[in-house]
Amino acid sequence: MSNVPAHNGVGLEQQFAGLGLEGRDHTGPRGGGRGGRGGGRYIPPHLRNRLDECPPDNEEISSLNVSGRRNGDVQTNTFQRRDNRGGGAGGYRGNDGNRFREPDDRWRGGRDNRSDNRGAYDDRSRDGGGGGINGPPRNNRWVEDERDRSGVSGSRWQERSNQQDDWSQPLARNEVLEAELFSNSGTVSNSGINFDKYDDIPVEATGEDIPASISSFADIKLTEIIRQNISMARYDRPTPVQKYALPFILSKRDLMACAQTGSGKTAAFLVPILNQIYEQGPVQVKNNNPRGRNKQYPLALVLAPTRELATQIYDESRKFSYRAKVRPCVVYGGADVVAQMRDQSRGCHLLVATPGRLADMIDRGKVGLDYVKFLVLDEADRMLDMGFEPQIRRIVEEDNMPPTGRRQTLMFPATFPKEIQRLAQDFLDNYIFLAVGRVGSTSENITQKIVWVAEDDKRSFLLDILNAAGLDRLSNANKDDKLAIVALPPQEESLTLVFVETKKGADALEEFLYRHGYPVTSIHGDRSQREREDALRVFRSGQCPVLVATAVAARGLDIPHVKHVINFDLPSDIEEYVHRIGRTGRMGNLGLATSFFNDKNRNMVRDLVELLQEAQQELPKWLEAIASESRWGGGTRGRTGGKRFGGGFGSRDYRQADRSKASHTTGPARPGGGFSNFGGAAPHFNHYGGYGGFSGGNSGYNNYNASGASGTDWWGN
DNA sequence: AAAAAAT
Repeated sequence: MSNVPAHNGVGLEQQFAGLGLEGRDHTGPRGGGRGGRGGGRYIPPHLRNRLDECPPDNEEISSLNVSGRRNGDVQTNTFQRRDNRGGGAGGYRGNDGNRFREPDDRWRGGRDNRSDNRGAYDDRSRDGGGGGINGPPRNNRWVEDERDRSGVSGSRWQERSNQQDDWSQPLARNEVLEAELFSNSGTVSNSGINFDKYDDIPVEATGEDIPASISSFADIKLTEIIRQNISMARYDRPTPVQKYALPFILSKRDLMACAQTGSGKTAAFLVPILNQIYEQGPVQVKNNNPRGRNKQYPLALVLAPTRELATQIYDESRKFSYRAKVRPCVVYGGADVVAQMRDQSRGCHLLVATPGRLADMIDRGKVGLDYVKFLVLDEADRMLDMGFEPQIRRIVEEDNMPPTGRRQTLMFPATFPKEIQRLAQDFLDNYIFLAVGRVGSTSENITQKIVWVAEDDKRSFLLDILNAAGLDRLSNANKDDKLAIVALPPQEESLTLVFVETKKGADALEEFLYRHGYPVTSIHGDRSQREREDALRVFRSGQCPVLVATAVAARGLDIPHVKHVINFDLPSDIEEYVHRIGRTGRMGNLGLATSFFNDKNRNMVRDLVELLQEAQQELPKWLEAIASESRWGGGTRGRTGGKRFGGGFGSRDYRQADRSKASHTTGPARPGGGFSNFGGAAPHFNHYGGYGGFSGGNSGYNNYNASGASGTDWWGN
């Protein structure tokens, strides 16, 4: 217990002190400094305390660009971008347009169009209508950016007006951009959301001095920008994870939150982080790298395991930074690094990245982490699974990022294995542990069906299912006419996601379905980034309501309206299964998951049966029989040595928690399940030890990868 | 033996 209460007595005031305002006393533990909550006109802290902020002579304020003065090269680039977008016909804008019109591309993911067009994609998504369609890209933010830069270039800090320093006031509206960012919000987020189910989701917070949770967004003081963007995104009510994480993060605590992506997690960290940045205003950046042109120093860094997830988080961040001077950026591999750097040079306050590309950017001297005050590791457990730990540690520990305690660090894993606990030990300071039950996945939101299908029958069985779904497809007469397929109406209400185990299998199955006239596309890791994005887009939009996917799409992706997940091939471990079926039943909607089971899948039968029972799903007799048969042969339960969940908890704990409806309080471990398995984890006391009950013996759910006694794994071993 | 991720 390293913290006395006084330690926790610092509220927002300390945040601001931490944000480059060293050497100034705050006015007492919980004094007048609570972010202007006291009443009267809201004054952002950085303006209330202007006198304290005067930068030393050798520093200049650079909200957007450290080098401040933009050199000729960059300006040339800038103008090229504008021309391209305005002109429409030439440059990547033209390609972009073509891509949408080209029928083959449109529904098959544009596989033939190889040129890397991430730049084009960026232009479109970022500035939206600002440019391409209606002439010059007069994005208001852009205009503001220029003004900021001119303020910077003189290095005369005092001349900057309050107006310019104040990031808490919204910029003028931009209706085109607004439409782009928020047009989908209403229909998508509100249709069929089961908020009653939401309220049932158990949540538990553990740690010292836990701030009160909220029940409405109105319960916390948020800047006007955030409030308006929340309402435009139609986030009427906070989700469970938001109810807790928002006040925690706003009160400057480190956080370990075990929650799924569909739980509203992304907004749960973006809202409070961006809000703090808006309140804080520009940060003074020491120009310690005069030769590094356009080096950017983001204030917030979000790391995500996959490119698609990074893109998704970035898209969300654009909503919450609409009308703000704060500019989000995203970088990831597989896309044009030059285009990404160019985009960054326009300013980068919140950076979303996959680890590899970020490390690359750091090496190139284009990104500095010296001023990162908010660090988020999204899907942290998966990043470790994927072997990112060295890169994460390199980024966090070996590159000038403010150390633990001087930045705010938030980790969002889905599970809490030992590796994550170790990382928490190193990265987090006096953190709050937040456990949120699954929103969908194993809950009753998803109907899980297991059917016995022999390997040879899988395809025809799949066709039966798709036929029953009533999808529009091409007649035999024109099934080879790709143009005709484009004419199919979007069927966004009945998206079907088909998982296979191998990339080859994905290709083959897509081809098979295509030959049968289905509007299908596919995604896997051997596709170019462009193809992956296109596939996801046409799937989301309903243009291709059937998507064949490998594990690349299993986790984190939030695609509304996935009605049906089909495990054409069951995965070999239950965790993967849980993630896959979690693509449906998002945000409280109902979903269906059908899995083809045969001899190849015996290895996971017991975990599967157990999961079905705990989720109160129908359990086929034959499956039960196989399970008990396999138990007879001697199983893997109780063996030690599980790597991924050693000592910690696996998904089982969530499943238990789902049903136990643990109280929303902190407390000592309670025997008998529920969140005592989290709570008992007592992250502050016991990082390395097991939690008792789940670390060994017959209760050891540690060994997900072990194969069953009589079965083989998917590969036939 | 699969998949993911920087080139």
